[in-house]
Amino acid sequence: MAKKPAGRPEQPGKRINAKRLAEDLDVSVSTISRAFNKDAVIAPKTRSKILDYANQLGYRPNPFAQSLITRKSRIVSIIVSHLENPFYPEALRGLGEALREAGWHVMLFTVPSGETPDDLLPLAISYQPEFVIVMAVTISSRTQEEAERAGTKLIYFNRRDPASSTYFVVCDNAHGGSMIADHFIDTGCRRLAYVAGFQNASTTLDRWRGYHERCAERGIFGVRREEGHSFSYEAGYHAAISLMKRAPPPEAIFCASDIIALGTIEALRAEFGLRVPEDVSVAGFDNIEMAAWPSHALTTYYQPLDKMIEATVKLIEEIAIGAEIETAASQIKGDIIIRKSTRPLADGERSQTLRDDPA
Amino acid sequence: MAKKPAGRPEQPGKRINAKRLAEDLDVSVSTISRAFNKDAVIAPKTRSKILDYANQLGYRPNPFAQSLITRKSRIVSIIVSHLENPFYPEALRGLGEALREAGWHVMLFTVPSGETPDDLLPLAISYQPEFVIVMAVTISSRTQEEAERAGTKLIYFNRRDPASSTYFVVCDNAHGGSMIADHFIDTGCRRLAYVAGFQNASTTLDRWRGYHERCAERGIFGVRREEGHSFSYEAGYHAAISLMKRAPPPEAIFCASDIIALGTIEALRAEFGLRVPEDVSVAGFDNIEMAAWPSHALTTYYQPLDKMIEATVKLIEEIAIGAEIETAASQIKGDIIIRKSTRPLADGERSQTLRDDPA
DNA sequence: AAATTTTCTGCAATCGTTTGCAGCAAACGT
DNA sequence: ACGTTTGCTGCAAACGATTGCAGAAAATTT
Repeated sequence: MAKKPAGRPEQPGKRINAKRLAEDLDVSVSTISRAFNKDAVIAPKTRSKILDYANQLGYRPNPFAQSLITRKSRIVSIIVSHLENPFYPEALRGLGEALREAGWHVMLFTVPSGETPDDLLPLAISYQPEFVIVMAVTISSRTQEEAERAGTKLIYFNRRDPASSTYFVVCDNAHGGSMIADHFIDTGCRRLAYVAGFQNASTTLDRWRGYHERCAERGIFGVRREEGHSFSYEAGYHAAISLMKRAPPPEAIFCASDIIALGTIEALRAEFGLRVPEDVSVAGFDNIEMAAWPSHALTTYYQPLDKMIEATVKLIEEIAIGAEIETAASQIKGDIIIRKSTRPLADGERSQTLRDDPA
Repeated sequence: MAKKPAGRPEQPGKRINAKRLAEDLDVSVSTISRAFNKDAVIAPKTRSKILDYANQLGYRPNPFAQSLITRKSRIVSIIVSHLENPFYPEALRGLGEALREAGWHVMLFTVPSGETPDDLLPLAISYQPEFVIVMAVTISSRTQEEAERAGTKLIYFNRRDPASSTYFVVCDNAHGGSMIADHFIDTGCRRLAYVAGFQNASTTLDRWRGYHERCAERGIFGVRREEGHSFSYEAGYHAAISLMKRAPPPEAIFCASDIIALGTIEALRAEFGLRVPEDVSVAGFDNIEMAAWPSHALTTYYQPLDKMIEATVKLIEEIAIGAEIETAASQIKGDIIIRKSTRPLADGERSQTLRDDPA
């Protein structure tokens, strides 16, 4: 019994690590490691022997040791600031699942109201994630450099920073704005308005740009713009009030997000006794789940969350394996979803949208 | 220049770690380490010299090396399954911030619909978190043991598992149910109903128990219970339909969550042309932000999220420093919030609640 | 059967920290 | 002046993996 041929029984006292497996199985630690590394050279039956035994013991390679030696953490941090906007939980869920399936661990950093992602980034990179996904307002260039220096790649989700060359994934917000404009105009609305979200958010800006440029193209000028200051129900509520107080009141309101639109609709009803869409058309943006509820039936522009997430994960994977990325930008088209918060197309009216894009 | 007295200039080429600092500053690596360790013995001016230089270089101790050697990760994993219920984003945000302030990193695991937290736990513990907070359905005892074995502590948030002795933090769901019952009865409702969430969720069960036991105490029997099968708008919508189809229809409906209540209200309006609260009283549970919106004005029971979070973090900290925990349970009372989705108290009616609890 | 190639495994260095122990210098007591 | 205490610091051994290199064993060719 000097040579232990098949592996000795489990010794409960000892800590359970690669060394332990190695001793029990009479192989070297290197071999244990190789058994877990997909493309390492190792005899198939040695591998399965090890994997079986590891399974039996409940062994898993220690991720800290792995990260330490390989300098790869397989962690991506997500910084998210506005969880009160249902779009973000939805995005977070999708991203979380997709990343997990791709073998990444996600660390979460929620930005308290009043703070900026800048304050959080140092913390977010302190655990050495390979990527940081920012779902929030943009980040100062100083902080961006800091991430750079730490070897962490920054990716904006649903935000872009025209001033920098960081990666970003967004939907085609300008296209969305123009689709809404078309829909309003097609259904006979002429006095149009916009309720913005955060003043400097790229989403606010791009949606506005697409919207009022399209209006201009079709001969509608003087589109009013009301600052909402945030993407929230309250913002929409208050914006609607100041919008309706000044004559002439708009016939149609495009809100920079669904949640703003819901607030807007409520203000119209509660404060002015107006009906939607009979008196005013209201459209949102995002197509959050709530928009489909019969009580709201909100016309909106669908953000292709699935595709955006897919693009994000693909981007991450490519950067991770060191592929050359052709373009830092990923901009995905969504589509308008017409429900009951906007006037229907009257007989005789033709959809401009269809004329533009025959298919 | 053989002796370098004050520290040499920064050498850009070398990797930046404790060894690098040590060489530049002519101290040992141990001393670097001690400078960062709050209660290590080290000369104050040595420490500040090191800290200053570290700051200048942007050095931070490598968390993987730290975790490896100390066997403490300062990570807590959160498993959350139903982000579509707004209660969870709110909870997630609060927990995230509180934990971060307490110096913890949080890893997020979202459960895809159709899977159970059981499937996720192995992954969740693979990064060796010190704690796993489960905000989801309960977990099989087999999986619980697995966590145990990995040295990870399990904490249920908003769930409890009567069958096990794991830590948990919940609000006093039974109390909530009884408060709603009182309110319904006080306002003259007699034919009462309940819309459940997940069949086996402790929240579903406890709220129901408090509700119908209180009814029984006050002489109301035959409270109907409709299964919602999930905590969602759709669940509420469908439950309301089958509830109203069978005579006699209830005068008041207590829904196991706010989001269910919103679906219920919508079904009453859209499918039966009923007004709330004139025809039917509806109450929810949670007090999510949406409940306060004027369009809903939902009567509900306030879950004391802040206190629950506080309790959770306190629990974690105590366990982490190895304190003896007297009790695994933390059950916190909330309060009823009466808005406009339930009948007002008519003249001459007295609140039973007030009679019970004079103050 | 010898030479060559192929396949697999082990050695040992490495990643960046923490920490018990020993030791040195300065400060103290007598 | 000499022993003793005190205050800091350095040495070196961990923690648990990965990986280039060398070499043994097995398979193949000559």
